[in-house]
Amino acid sequence: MTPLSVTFGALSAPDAARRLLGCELVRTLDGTETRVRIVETEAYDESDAASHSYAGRTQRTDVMFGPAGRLYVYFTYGMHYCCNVVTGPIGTGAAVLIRAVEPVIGEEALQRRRAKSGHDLTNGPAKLCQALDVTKTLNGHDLDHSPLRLELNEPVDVTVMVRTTRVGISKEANRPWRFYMKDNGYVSRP
DNA sequence: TGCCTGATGTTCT
DNA sequence: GAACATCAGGCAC
Repeated sequence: MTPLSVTFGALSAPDAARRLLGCELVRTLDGTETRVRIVETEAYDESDAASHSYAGRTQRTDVMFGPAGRLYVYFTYGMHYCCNVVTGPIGTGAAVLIRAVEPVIGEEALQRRRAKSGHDLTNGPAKLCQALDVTKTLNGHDLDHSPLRLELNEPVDVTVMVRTTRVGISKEANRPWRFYMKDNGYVSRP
């Protein structure tokens, strides 16, 4: 198996965002394995005023500039976590925000954590972090290993993929760096 | 169904 | 001190 650091180290943020669609995250919760499929992503890099890395390397964004294939978790709005997959060569501040996932295995375990069901379970970046118990303790975690692993699937065909501008940001909002799976009920804003 | 707002901590200016 | 890659609940229509 090629390490994620090698695979994603060679990809720009938009390329990585496309590559991540259809891939699966494997999370062990209370001894139970849960598995979700990534259905919506957004790319950010240091040339991008909307990116945390735009202002340069800080204590907060240090992980973004580190090896690819790591998890960058940040806290926002006083109550939410969001998670990103670091991409690009070491020293470049690029990452892909995971905005939505769909449950594959262990949906009940996710529901217990969220007290929600159906598409509302994981159709938003903070929602999926809550469902998968992703917090700051996983910041910088290597996604090749437990307790949170990223498994690559075959790249998704462009015919089932939609490319749009990003949502929830004020700067560079016209950059078409958001990707999601067509006709998928778990996408946050189809 | 859709708009508005409160909750609430971290980061950077 | 303001901005923030958000969410959920309440209210008007």
